[in-house]
Amino acid sequence: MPEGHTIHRLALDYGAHFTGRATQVTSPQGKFSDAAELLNGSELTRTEAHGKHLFLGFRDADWIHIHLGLFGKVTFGPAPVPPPTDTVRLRLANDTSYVDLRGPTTCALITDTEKQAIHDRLGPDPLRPPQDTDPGAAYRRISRSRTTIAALLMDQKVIAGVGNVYRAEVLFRHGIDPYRAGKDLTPAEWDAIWTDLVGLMREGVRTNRIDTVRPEHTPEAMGRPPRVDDHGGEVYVYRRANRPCHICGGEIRTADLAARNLFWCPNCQKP
DNA sequence: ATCCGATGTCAAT
DNA sequence: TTGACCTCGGATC
Repeated sequence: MPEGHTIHRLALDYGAHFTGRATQVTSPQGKFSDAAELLNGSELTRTEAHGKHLFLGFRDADWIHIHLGLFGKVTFGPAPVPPPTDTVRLRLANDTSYVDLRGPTTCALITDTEKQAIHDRLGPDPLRPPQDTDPGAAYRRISRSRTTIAALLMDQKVIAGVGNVYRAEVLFRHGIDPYRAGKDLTPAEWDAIWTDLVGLMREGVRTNRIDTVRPEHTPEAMGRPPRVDDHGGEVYVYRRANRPCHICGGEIRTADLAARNLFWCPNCQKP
């Protein structure tokens, strides 16, 4: 689930269900019990996301810092709360709703200062307000780097919130070879990529899934068999290895890059 | 019943 | 570059 759009959506959903009221905070699994006891009964005052990091603000200056990692999951539900299972790291509950967090890489109580340190080490996030966000800072790093653009897009210090799906899809949409060095990306190309990510990821927050296929390229529009993608979104290349490209019909390729699966169409994304 | 992979990241090598 | 961590659903036996 978790690329930046998921986390921004969670910030909105946690906020909508729990801000402004006393919240019951527990850690059925036990790994967050001490902090949960400190916060239990206090008010969730605000929620925020930066890249893949989620911040739940309690009272004036207490924050729960959550990072889902690869496996973390969040489940919302209506009251009454069901008995928790033993993997629930954090449960919030009030009279009307509950929400469970399982399997996160991080769930920790932090201060304002610690939170600021996290913002400081993250790059610009296409989903944060423009006044907080400088895509030029990302381009400065990219244009000085011999690292591949595929790796740079996954580097959260360069740009925050892009994961394996948006990386593959945005490079496809711009016809860019994932192995191209960052320094060979033109300002116009970066501009187009950034603008596209803003649009795609906002749509992702709205729909809570990743869709990247333009209407004119859907299988129906192209007269091809309907898609069989199994990850809840309509995409060009992600997890479509050895299947036909929606545009040219050639085979989508896959390769290992920095321990992740990369997907691209060698014909549409030429060096 | 068991295995494997996954939209992530870090530390150790 | 590899291993560790966190969880669970789908594929495979």
